[in-house]
Amino acid sequence: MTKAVETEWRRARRLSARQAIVDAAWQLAHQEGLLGWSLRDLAREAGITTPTVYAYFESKHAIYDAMFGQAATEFDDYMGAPYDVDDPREHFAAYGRQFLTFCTSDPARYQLLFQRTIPGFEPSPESYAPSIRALDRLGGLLAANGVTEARHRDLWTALATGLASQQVSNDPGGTRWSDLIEESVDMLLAHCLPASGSHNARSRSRRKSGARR
Amino acid sequence: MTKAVETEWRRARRLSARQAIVDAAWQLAHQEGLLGWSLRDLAREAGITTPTVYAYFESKHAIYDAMFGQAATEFDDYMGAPYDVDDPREHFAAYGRQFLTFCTSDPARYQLLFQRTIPGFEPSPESYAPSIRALDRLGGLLAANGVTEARHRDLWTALATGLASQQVSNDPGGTRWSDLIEESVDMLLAHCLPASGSHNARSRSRRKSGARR
DNA sequence: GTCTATAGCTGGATAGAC
DNA sequence: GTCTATCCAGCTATAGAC
Repeated sequence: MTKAVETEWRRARRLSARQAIVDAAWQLAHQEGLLGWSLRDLAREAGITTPTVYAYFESKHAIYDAMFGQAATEFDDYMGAPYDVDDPREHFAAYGRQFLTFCTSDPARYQLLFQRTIPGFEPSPESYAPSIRALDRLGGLLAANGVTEARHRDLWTALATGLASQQVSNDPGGTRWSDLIEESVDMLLAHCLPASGSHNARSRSRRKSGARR
Repeated sequence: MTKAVETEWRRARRLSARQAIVDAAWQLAHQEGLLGWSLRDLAREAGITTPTVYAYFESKHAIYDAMFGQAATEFDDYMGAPYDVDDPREHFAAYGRQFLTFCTSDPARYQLLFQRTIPGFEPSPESYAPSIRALDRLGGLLAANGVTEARHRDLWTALATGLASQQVSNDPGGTRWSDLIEESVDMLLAHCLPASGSHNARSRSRRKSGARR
């Protein structure tokens, strides 16, 4: 059995070496921008040499793909974490806040996941899979709020990504747009559920007490 | 006076030569992406050589800056064109449709103007100026609709750019998100003007008759 | 102003010793 | 698997003849 154990150990070593390279790539993406680093920079950052990078990844795009997969998994985990609320509307509002926090906390990751800006790069199906799971969960959340039409889901994704994009592009580090998420949730639900009286009073009062810039 | 005339003529020639280079750059940006071309490609496309490019632009960033300035001017002109409507709300809806049309009709231009994705490039103040004018006009348009709070303007920019961004990124060439602009205008105005009954009936009926995908 | 020619460098990627 | 050494194509940008 010694052989099998050693194989497993090597596999773990290999994965952690891959991970160290991906970590260094993120480090550079944060410092220099998603496109602002080369494989030489990456090797230096990781404390290895360029050929060693190629022992773990077959191309630079493969590194971007690993970064995408990690980011998509983080997104799925982050948005799927328990929210500790009962009311579907509160659940949805918390989801919106989480989304903005996720996007604005790492602009490079946002750019990789949601804008398609790297020339010639498309994520592999495996790397993309967690994003699909996350989108499915959004559908369930909207349904729990009585929002079932596909175009209303599209309206929500536009609004949420728009807030994130404006925040990241035009007020980096601030909260000018991300503070509008509560109000956006109110607005969207009021629009999608025209005749639901019970929630409005509460949501409207909360909106007015929300932080502003 | 011959000399002055010739000077003017040369100036015009020089400007048109610059313009020819910028046109070629747009051509490549449409074909290969905003970042997918080199100065060699550009020279070939323009029917000249690389050093000649440098007779008109001091760097590649200077070309991007000229492209940005042209795009911003186009944006200002396009959004400022007369709309031929009296009602402020119709005016606003037409503005929204124009915005989506402008953004989706040229994704490369959208990327240059509204996403900041070229490493190290910032538009010069002169190139950026028309964008500011266009944003000021938006303020007037919103005010004519009774929307005066700054955060409501921010909400609108997030919604409009979000629709455009989703459309360009996730359904290029389609209308899945841009078709939602009418509904977005309704939603926003209903939210910002809680107690205005007169317009709602009309806008709601128009929304329902709008095209869907 | 436009060219030929090329500098000077950096990019991704590889050969081959160890 | 990791290194040294290097390939070669590509890049932006420039020198200098015409």
